[in-house]
Amino acid sequence: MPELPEVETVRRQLAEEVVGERVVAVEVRQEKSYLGAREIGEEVAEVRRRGKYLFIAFESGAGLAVHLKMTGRLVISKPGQQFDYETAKHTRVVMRLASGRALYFWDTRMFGYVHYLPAIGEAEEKVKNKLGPEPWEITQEELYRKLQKTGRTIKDTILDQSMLAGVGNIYANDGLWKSGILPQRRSRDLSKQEVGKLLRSLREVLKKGLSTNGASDNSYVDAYGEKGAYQNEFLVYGKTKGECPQCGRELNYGKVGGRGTWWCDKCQS
DNA sequence: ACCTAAACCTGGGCGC
DNA sequence: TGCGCCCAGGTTTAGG
Repeated sequence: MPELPEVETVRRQLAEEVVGERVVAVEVRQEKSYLGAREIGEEVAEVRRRGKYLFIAFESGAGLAVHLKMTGRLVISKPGQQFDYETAKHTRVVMRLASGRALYFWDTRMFGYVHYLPAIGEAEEKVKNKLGPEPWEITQEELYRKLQKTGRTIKDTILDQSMLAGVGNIYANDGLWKSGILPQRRSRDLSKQEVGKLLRSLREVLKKGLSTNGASDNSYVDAYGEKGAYQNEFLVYGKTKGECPQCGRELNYGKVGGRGTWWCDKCQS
């Protein structure tokens, strides 16, 4: 799923491709996926990201807020593209560009969206206010203090975007394994040292995700329609009946906070 | 206030 | 082959 590394990969590529481009028309094929003005005609100034949210800012101050949720893709047309987004069943929104190219929003499950907002800066500020810091914007001490205040499991807590922005199920599972902490542990029971280990581990797995252009185990592809490679680097995520990368024992699977969770009983405590 | 669970959706995988 | 069922999980919302 698109988590911080996946959304950041898309952001970087889009910034490369569409800054300075003009969006001349928006074609909405699925009403649910789009909100706001259709006649845009504005130039892209910047592509920004906060947590898993993407913001395409225009010179005028207006902009597009995009969330990919589970199965969303934002793909720029390219000659010889293997998959034809122009005619694809799940292409929900087409943004026509002055250069003749198109930016496609494709989403099988329709959880994701593109919203046109007259004041993108304000909308972005609102999102920022409800989200917590990204893992590199918080210190071990600050995170420790926040964790002390909750009785929820540590996995629940790091998935909570108002606590920490950008971590989803893949990087939560792998980060917890890397830190040697059981997902079911209560947040407030973690020592300061464990919190430090967890924070470093989360940063490491997110960085690995970023350097491999994200995880394409399911629907995700980058802005060029290409798969990432983090699915080849999974530590424990998705490895039902798989082995612990460290001790080789069979991994455990269960639900924590209603989500699929994998861990090693020996290497995590 | 704090926490849990359902809802939003579709496609893929499974058992029969 | 195909039908019905369950599952995937980011975020919001409703309810305990």
